[in-house]
Amino acid sequence: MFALVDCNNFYASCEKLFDPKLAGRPLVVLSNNDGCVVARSAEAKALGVPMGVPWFKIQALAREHGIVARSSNYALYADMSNRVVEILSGFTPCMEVYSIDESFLDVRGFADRVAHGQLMRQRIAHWLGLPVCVGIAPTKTLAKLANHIAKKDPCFEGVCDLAQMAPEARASLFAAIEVGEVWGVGCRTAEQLARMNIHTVADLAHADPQAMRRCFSVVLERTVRELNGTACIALEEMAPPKQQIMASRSFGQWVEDLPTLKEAVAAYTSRAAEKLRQQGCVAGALTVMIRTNPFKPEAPQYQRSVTVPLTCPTDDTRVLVRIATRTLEGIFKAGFVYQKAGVMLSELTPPTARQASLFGDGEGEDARAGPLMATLDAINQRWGRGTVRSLAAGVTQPWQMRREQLSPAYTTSWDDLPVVHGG
DNA sequence: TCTGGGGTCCTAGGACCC
DNA sequence: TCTGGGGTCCTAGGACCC
Repeated sequence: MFALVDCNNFYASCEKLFDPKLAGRPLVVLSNNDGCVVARSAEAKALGVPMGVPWFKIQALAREHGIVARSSNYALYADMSNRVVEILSGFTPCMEVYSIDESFLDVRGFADRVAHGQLMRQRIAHWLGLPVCVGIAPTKTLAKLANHIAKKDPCFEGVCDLAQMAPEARASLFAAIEVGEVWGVGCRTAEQLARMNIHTVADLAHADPQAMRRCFSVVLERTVRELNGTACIALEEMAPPKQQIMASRSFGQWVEDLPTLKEAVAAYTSRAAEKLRQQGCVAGALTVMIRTNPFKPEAPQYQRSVTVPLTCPTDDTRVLVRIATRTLEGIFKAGFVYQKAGVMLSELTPPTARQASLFGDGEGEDARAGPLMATLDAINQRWGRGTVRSLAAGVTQPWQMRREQLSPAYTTSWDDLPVVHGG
């Protein structure tokens, strides 16, 4: 038996927590570079602001209704997310942190599941001020669906347990929900299903699992079985190590020249290397990607990525930056306006499994590199990201992303601590 | 002026092995 | 008349998730 606890409008709710002026107002949170809407308050949803719409496209609507926008503040959201997880882990140690705003809990053996769900909601509301909903069911796919129902239908008061619902009641709910709401059914699959006359959750639940496997894949077969109460997807209490690590950004202002592009690539490489060391791995391959703006088809388009194997797998920022910038030189073409660059590290292995170079020419065999990188990470952990960094990443960094509506780091920086005025 | 970032899994097809 | 059987690995592309 699973419970899925999902925060409502998570990013928007975090912003509202610390800014009383936002209460009751339509609020959207923007993606990096203040590009698209990635979260909406209930008021913004009510105005019909679609998920993922570019912010500049809804300026008229925003002015008309006084929609407030905030830049993404991941320091704040990550910290609030950790607090939610801490509260939930007080209910059971058997849980999977599925995303920044969702966790699956193993609630087998809970005497009164709905009462426990209500207690979770109350505690998170009382201790943090964040609203959550709880969906309970014998499979993860059904728990996701139960959560969706708890969010949409106020009569559930935020907690829906499908396992204790009368079969007829469940059937009529399933017949009223579009198949695209099911976890694992995206818009492409929903389109194809519609052509097969499968439109609702009930339709999909009644489909033949074997046929779904033939027409789609084993993934959809599992979904059908899960909808019928057969658990095919287990709780993953331990997150498996990442197989690849990416760092990529759109630029705050477009970049045309190689030296500036090199700075950005060096910065992204440094960030990826940090994440790599956090996981305790070394990388065996590095990919550099650059591209122009695909939304401006009238401008000359160019995009290229290239992957280079590393003779000796490493986590040394200096080595990785050297290789990344050298790789960039090989794919850079003048005469284009670049919009985005990225670096990916792959073939990740624990350093103990490191294969030495047959020819003894491998980079990253510097015995002092380990302690040096550990010191670098410790300093940046203590004094803030980028306190000590590769000069290759530049000083003024004109390509840095735009974040014009950034809220303070209320909970993670002493300087940004909220001030309460009395009287 | 202006459109995110970071991941995973599955499948098909080709190359290659003995 | 007429050319096997059983595998692995890699890559690209597609779909999905938040």
